[in-house]
Amino acid sequence: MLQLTRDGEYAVRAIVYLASQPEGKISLISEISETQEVPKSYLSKIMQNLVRSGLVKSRRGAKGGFVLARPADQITLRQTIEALEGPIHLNVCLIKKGECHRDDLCPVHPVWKEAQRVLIEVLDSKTIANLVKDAEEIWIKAKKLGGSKKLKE
Amino acid sequence: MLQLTRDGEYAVRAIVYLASQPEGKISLISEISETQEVPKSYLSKIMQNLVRSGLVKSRRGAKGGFVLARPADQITLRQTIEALEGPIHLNVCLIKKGECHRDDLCPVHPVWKEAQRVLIEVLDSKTIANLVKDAEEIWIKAKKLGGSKKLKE
DNA sequence: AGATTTAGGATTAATATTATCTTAAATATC
DNA sequence: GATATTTAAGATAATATTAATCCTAAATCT
Repeated sequence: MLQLTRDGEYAVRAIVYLASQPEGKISLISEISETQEVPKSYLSKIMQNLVRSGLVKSRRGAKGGFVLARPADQITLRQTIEALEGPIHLNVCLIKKGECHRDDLCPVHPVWKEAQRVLIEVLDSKTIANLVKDAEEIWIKAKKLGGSKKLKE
Repeated sequence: MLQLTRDGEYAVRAIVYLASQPEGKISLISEISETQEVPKSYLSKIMQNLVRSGLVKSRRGAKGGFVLARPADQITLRQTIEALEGPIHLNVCLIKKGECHRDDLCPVHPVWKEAQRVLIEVLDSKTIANLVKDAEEIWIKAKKLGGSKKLKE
């Protein structure tokens, strides 16, 4: 459907949350689930995938939980999404050479290739650190607006 | 899955085929189906959608069939895809204002907006006339290459 | 009237999405 | 070592989407 799945969306929420925590702090499923509005048992699966993909480290048992496996400025939005959804292929013909035998003579193939390129470019250009910083700026802005709103009443 | 459905793919094949036919020529389902490698009964549904969307005109009965509803340079790749798949929304939060209540404070929302913008830009920039012209050039190129190949043997 | 061709609706099989639940394994603490 | 805590892994399930197929109706030409 040319649309991100909940898997991808939830993964991004979770990883942005982890990145916004104090250095070294371990986060619990329950904590991420509640703040990010993701069903707990579902999130459990998402986190497993993020761990397997090497973006997140986990520790079992008491005092266990999740932390980023590397600095947030070394994780991109694309990596996070692909950790859950697998490589992005906007059309079947882009999965691999020969997947669509019409490739050679198909005038649409190069267009999909270009569309995918620019899409991925955007997702590659945003690190999780960028997003955390953006979120902070949005908060500051919202606080100011909230203040002026109250003055109006 | 962030991937074009067969509906969209088949619609593009069908409409590029119609555009590549001589002015005024009426094409049959069976004809499009065979040349474009789309199941006949499935294609029938695709064509219905293209007609309803106003991109294609149909005539029933003997000597009936399909023709483009307007010149191929006034139909874009995006229009063709959206005729089948509906409006492109790369993420649920882009469907409409308020669809995701986290919008205001979500740092990822603007990134998806941008990603969608550049993707749509590519799909908007290609008309079906462009694609037909590209196809012709690919054919010419292929013929030349075929010739040099034969010389090599 | 008969042949042809699209329109529309019902149906279906396979796959993907979006979860939930249960048991196992690891770890810290007492 | 026992116990509490927490993630890992796998099974299961409801719903939606995808990717078709089939049948009957309606329109149109000869």
